[in-house]
Amino acid sequence: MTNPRRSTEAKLKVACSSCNLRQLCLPVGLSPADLDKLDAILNLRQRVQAGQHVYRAGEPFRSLYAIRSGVFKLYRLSADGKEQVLGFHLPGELFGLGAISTGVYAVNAMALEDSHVCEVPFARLEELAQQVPALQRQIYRFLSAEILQDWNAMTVLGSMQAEERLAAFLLDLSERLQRRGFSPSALHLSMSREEIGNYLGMKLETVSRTFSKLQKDGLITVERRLLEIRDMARLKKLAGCAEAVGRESVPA
Amino acid sequence: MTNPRRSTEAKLKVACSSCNLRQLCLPVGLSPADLDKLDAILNLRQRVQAGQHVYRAGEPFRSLYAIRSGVFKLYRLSADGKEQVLGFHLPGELFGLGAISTGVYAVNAMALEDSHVCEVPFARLEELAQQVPALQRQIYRFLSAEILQDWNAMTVLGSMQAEERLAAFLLDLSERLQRRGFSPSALHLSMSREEIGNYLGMKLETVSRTFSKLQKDGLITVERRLLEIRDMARLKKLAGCAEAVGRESVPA
DNA sequence: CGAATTCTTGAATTGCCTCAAACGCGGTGG
DNA sequence: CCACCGCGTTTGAGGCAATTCAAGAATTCG
Repeated sequence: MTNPRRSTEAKLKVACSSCNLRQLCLPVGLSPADLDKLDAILNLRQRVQAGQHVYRAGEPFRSLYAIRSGVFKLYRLSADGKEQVLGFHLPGELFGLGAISTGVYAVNAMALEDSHVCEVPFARLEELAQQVPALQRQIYRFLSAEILQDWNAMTVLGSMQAEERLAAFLLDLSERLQRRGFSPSALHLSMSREEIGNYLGMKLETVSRTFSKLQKDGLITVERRLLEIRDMARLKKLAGCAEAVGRESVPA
Repeated sequence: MTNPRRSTEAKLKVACSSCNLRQLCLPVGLSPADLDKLDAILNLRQRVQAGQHVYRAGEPFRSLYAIRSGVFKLYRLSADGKEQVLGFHLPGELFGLGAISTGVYAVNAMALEDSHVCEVPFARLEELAQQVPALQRQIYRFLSAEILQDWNAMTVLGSMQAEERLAAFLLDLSERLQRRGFSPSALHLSMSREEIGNYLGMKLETVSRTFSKLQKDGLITVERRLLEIRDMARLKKLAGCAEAVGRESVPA
């Protein structure tokens, strides 16, 4: 086995080994040697400006993308041009996974803020994973985690009311931000009311009204894109988490 | 609600190579030699009676399951005991994929009819896939396809009305049945109105009413669990497929 | 046969949507 | 500097699709 250091090549290389997201991202569980191999196949730290697309539905699938910084929206357009938001992605998350089965991107991936991504050419990742079981497992994990995330979204869409949906959305964001080292209670919403509503199956007016109601009830404060969670326990209870408030008895 | 009956576990060896689902299932693209290796790790053709569970949420993840025959429902129970149906699975499909990331089954898997499954111990599948790239790719494909399927479900839940939802549901079933060699227009619904409604985010009464309306409009005929699609084109148009009826102009 | 389950249909209610107006903020140009 | 606009957001009023409540029909099964 070779033990190469990171190649100081042309590109603005910032190796996985020095990335502060390595505990969340693909590198989890890889040895330093394997990490270097992974570094060798990535196109690191590409810049994407707010509003720009990393790929569009219909383009041939080549790469996965790992988010270094920023926020992305995945969405598609229906036959009659209506948008459907399928998810938001935060730093440390990998997107593009849906395209593996067909070889074509099924959705559009747009940056909601100025962002940085690491491009992961899938063919080379596949090869490498064949040699590095820990990486293989990591890929499975990401794919499977995406399924779980989508199941949660389906549950939200399928069985919750407006207020509950928004609470669940905020809590999901909060948790994911916290795992990335951000505050769990002070959120900056990179997406518009319309995008939130679209994702949650409600109209932007309803999102706005519901934010106002949650604020009036003291669960949150919102001002434009700045949102603070003031009562995590009650918010969790609203979203259907049984263990939330604590002193309340839990239904069977 | 659950209806577990006596458990029978008959292990009949029916190799993948002679399975009529091998063109849909894990074996796709494997050489005869690799197929034998796959056969060697599977627990083939286990019987599951209607109402029985293959696994339940919370149990440790060990195996994926490939459906030989029958229909399965994946669902989970919320904190307050409400059911959320996350999908239905047909012969040739693989389920259990959502459990890979956490090592614990996240949902319950119940047979809706007397069924047969092939159990695929995941640890051994993983090992084998490490040696057989075609199998590896096949696993990716299944995982990724599940994501696409869930995105479709999210679109249905997030942006369609009752009639459109039901149309999309029927078309999805129809397509999947057709690829399995069944009639695309004569469907046997293995699931109750309540289960359909739960999956589609509507009440059973609404499902029933909407079936009646589709029948009145000549798109389908329904009689209990027997459903026939009479006007595929109009059904597709209802579900938002642009190219459906043909003579209609498509909105910009 | 009676009991349980599933499905259908009706009538009243409601949560969210639609339509509409106004607000606040950032940017632009006079 | 301020008037002006565009955009995202907030808020109100009325309407409607789907739900809730309720009753009855059809089918299965012991």
